[in-house]
Amino acid sequence: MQVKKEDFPIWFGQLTDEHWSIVLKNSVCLDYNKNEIVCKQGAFATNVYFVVSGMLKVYKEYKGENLIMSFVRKGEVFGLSSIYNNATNLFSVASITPTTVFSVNINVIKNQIREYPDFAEKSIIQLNKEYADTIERIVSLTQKQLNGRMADAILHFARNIYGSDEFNMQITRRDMADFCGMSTESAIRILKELHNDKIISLEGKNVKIINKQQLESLSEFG
Amino acid sequence: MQVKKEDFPIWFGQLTDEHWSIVLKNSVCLDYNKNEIVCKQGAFATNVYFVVSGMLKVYKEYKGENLIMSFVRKGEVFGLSSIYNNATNLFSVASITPTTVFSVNINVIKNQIREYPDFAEKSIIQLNKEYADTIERIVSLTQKQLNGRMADAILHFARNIYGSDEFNMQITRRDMADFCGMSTESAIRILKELHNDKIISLEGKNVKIINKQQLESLSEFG
DNA sequence: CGCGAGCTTGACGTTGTTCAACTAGAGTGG
DNA sequence: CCACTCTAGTTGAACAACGTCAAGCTCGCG
Repeated sequence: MQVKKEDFPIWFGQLTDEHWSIVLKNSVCLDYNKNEIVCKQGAFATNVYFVVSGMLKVYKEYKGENLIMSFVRKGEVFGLSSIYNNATNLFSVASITPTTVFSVNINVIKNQIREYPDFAEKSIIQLNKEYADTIERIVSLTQKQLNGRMADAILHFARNIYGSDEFNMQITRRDMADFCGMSTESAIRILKELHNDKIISLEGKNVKIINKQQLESLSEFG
Repeated sequence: MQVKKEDFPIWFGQLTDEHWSIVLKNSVCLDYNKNEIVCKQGAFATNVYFVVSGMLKVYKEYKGENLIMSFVRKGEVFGLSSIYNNATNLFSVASITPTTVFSVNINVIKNQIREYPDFAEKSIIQLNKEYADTIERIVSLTQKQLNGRMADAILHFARNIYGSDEFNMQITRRDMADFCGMSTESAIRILKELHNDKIISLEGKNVKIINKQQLESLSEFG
């Protein structure tokens, strides 16, 4: 599979053909099956990943428990947050669906930052966005109870991931629980409760938001 | 009070006198008493703050509860994470002790990023450091129980803030609780327990780590 | 047809919050 | 100089939220 610089216009759109060919020389395009590990928390950070298709989960491992920090999809980047400092991966990353990843050597990225002020600025914008999301998640995870956290998760899926109030959430209950920072059983119970209260409708992994207002108020006051 | 560029060599050391005078023209030096608000979560981000002396707390407000994200001290920066995007403050910041702050207009910082690749790189390094700390805190706050969280907090104070196993923690029990994401009562109880178990000694705000190994194991397995 | 992974449910125990009461010290005004 | 008030710190008891455990179910796949 051949990646073009127009696939990631924000990052590579401005590059001269010469610079782009340097990027290509220092990158690979990889196909992952479902449930394969892309990179492992604690290992030396060697690459920045651009998702060409599919979906990844970014998660923190701690004592056999996983806390999913975010999902990364087509057109999105992952790995900028580990390129400096001691350069070990803060997270593990694994595929949720079959996924194609454009994997660029970290030193190429560092050079881009030094050579293109625009690239540096975009990197900072990206990092700030990730940071802001992370902070919202801290608030959700530490200040809200189960209802509120699950409401946050569902709204996040609808707004930021699928862009629709009706979606197939693809991930398992277990992953959903790991994303909400709760036990699998709790996730199942809350989801069922939301279904029974006719706030969402739930069939297997198919979710439809029925009463958005109430869901938002759960997110707000839960 | 006159700030010199050598006070923050990492950030301004390389600037020409001309550029430095531009920075000075777009900045002010402010003295805060104890318990004064430096900036408020949600307001438009207008400045980046360099701490000249004293100590600030950076915290997230949510429904009357505060979650303290970090403490900022002499020589440290705060505010880079809010300079782009919609540019509203992710956090509130308040002084814990009397504090002097060198407050630089955000647009000056943005120009620096575009004009000095070094400054851009330093900014990314700083952001990544903050990000890594934040991730460690997420793990602590969501995966550990009270003992472990308090142990993390005490170790953080000893290692990163005071650089000594014996210190006066300056902050109130309430702030300590807000830093550990627990109720004030719980913080008090855990601290007392640690004291009774001779893991730390505690007199008022004076803390001395007695059994560091046990404290670390609490942090690890709590 | 049998197996295993994911899903579901109920019962139970633990953890940590909430509430209420009390103490000590610091600052204030008469 | 004393009463008053306000904040910080402390303690115990009751309660709620959530995780854990154990059991059983379902569905897809070999």
